[in-house]
Amino acid sequence: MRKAKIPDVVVRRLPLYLRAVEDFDRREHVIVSSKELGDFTGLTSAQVRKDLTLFGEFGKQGIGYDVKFLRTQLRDILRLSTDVHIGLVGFGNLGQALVHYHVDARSRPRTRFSVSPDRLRIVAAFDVDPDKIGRVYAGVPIFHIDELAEKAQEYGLKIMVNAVPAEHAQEVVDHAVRAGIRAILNFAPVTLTVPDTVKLHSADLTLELQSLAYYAE
Amino acid sequence: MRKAKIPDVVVRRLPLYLRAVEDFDRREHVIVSSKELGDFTGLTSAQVRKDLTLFGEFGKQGIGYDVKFLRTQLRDILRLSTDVHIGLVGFGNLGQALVHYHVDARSRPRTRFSVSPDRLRIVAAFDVDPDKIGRVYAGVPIFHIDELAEKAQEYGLKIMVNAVPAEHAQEVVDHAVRAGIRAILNFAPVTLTVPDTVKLHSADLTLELQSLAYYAE
DNA sequence: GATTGTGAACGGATTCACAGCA
DNA sequence: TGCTGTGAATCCGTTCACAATC
Repeated sequence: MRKAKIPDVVVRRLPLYLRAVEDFDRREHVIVSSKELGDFTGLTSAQVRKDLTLFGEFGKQGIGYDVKFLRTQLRDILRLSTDVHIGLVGFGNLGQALVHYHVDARSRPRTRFSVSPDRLRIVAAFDVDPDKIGRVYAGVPIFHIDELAEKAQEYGLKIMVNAVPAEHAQEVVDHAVRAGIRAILNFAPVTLTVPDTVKLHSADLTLELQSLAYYAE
Repeated sequence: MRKAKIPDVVVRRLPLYLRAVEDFDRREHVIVSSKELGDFTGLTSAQVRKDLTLFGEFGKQGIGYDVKFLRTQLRDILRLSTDVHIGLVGFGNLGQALVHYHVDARSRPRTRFSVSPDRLRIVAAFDVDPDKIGRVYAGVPIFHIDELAEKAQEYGLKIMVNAVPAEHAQEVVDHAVRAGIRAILNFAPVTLTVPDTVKLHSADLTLELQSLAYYAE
């Protein structure tokens, strides 16, 4: 009933709403309007309302949205109220930085800006370097890539972060798909192919910088 | 005459076309069709043609596109045929990994997958940690953030990569904007505000993972 | 009076389909 | 014949504007 027809663009905005609503909660607002959510996220109030009503009627006319209620709803919709285990493939510079970044965001005291502690967690990493395999880094154990399928099962990995060099990116993704991974965040600068049962997002630094170059000068 | 009316979505696809055409060049194809470019990039051939004709009539009817010519055109359009200097603010884990990644991509021998050597270069970094300031890392000198305006001028910085913690992200962006930066790639997990003369792209890992969680399970 | 929820209008991007050309 | 360039048609996401409701 749920995800069938929710447009992708909307799903990508949900975390923004969650972040906004958590900020209002932190500042002890009890009610928040679509206008306020829009201002915080840089969207229009109509957009906010349209998006939210795709999942239910969360607001009260004339009043606004109950902050705590909306927060719970958004967390549930995004599945952030149950544990979601993430695997990281490629424990080079970028991979390590990502673990750091992720751990930091989770452990930092809650300030106005901190990411709220959610149930998304990098719980296992994979590499081919024998010096790394068997070690535990910031609480994350490192396994050989060949163990991906087995460990994906064992750790219940649902999301894979792909931080291997471009030339191995597609094969890693293929492994991940066979291992039953449902969503992949890819950092390698290549166009990848996945079956359409798997969701792929790419964070391609090279592409970003090159397109920004267009606007330079 | 140029950038005035090119839609943003198109600009974001140009680096994809460039990557494709460089791959065909590497494999010594002389001519490439919109169909082939589409297959490589995951887009339709009509899309490829529509996009390219926004910048001129680069193809030959009945034949296709001349690979070397198209490559040159794309590089020129993206301004990658002249030097574009990038500054990095925030030399923590992520910042360092980004420099590494970037240097690697530039120095690696040209394989089928390597990023072609372009003129985009991180030439200066900024931080507030006295232990880092004054050092040079992978050829990139590190300055105090207070020197941003001065060094931006001196190094001709056009693009800024923002890798500082969320709570300082907006102030860094404000500095960068005052220093005449034209485009910003932001990694901090916050909604930022810039004047519309400045282009802002955000690569927000938290948002990416949270939206992927929706598809997990 | 304020703000939501939503059908209708709009606008922009994608795809279609074909005329034009090598 | 094969493939580009492009107007027309379509699709899809955003914004408008207002009736419903607290």
